[in-house]
Amino acid sequence: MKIQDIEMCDSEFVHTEAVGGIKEKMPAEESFYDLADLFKVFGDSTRIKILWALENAEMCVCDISAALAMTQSAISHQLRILKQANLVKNRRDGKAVYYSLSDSHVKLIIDQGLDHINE
Amino acid sequence: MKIQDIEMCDSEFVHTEAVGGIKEKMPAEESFYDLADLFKVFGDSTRIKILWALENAEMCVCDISAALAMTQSAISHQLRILKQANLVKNRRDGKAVYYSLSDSHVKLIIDQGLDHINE
DNA sequence: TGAACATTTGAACAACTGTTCATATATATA
DNA sequence: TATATATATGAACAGTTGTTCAAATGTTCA
Repeated sequence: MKIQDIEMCDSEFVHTEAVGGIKEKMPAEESFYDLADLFKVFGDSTRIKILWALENAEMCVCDISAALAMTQSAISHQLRILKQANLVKNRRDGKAVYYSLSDSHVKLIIDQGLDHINE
Repeated sequence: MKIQDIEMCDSEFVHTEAVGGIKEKMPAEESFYDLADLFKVFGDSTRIKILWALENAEMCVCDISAALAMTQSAISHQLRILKQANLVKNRRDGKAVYYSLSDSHVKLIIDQGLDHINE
């Protein structure tokens, strides 16, 4: 859709000035997509559960699926998404692959979310 | 699916103990859903753009749609979702309805997300 | 090497989500 | 009241997402 097609409201000068200022300062389209994509990863209860479990201890796929009572395939698919988003890292030890949180942002973001909910 | 149906891995004692401990400490299922639902709201670029715009100034629906070059209907639908999640509040002034961020958590969560991306 | 175990992967399907279009509601003003 | 403007809402449609099932990959150990 073209910008010209957007219907404009007849707002006072103050509004149109504010709108213009925002348009200039607006970050690249890509930044918004990247940020939304990050939060999308947090937006699934299975993934939240996995992240919560990994806050306590490093675990292998099999342990996580036992702890959350879900199939190992479902967990593996979700771990892949978490890994792609750089929220978890992993290491292989023999047959098992151990996952852990990749940095402290993960816990901070979740805690901020909890703060907002418990208000 | 029943917990009994989950295939168990023959991990060492350490693992099963960790799994058991986590199961006991695990918050109510509902908490995970609530948290995921909150992040789901942040997981859309249109809504992120709206929140970003409102960080600068209170704006009416018409201004936001002009600033983001999107139809007023699409913006209104998204504002409804943001309102339900308590991320924005609004006030009516004549014909216009002005929206603003409802509390400081919004900015904090977004900033943590940006921190994670710019790493 | 072959058997057993842990994890990953791909295809398929149902469920969910965001935008559009048409229409309804609400407010101000002539 | 009638008209114009601002916002909200419902239905519909395409696109996306999470789980399941089946099969492949990788690792250990006899």
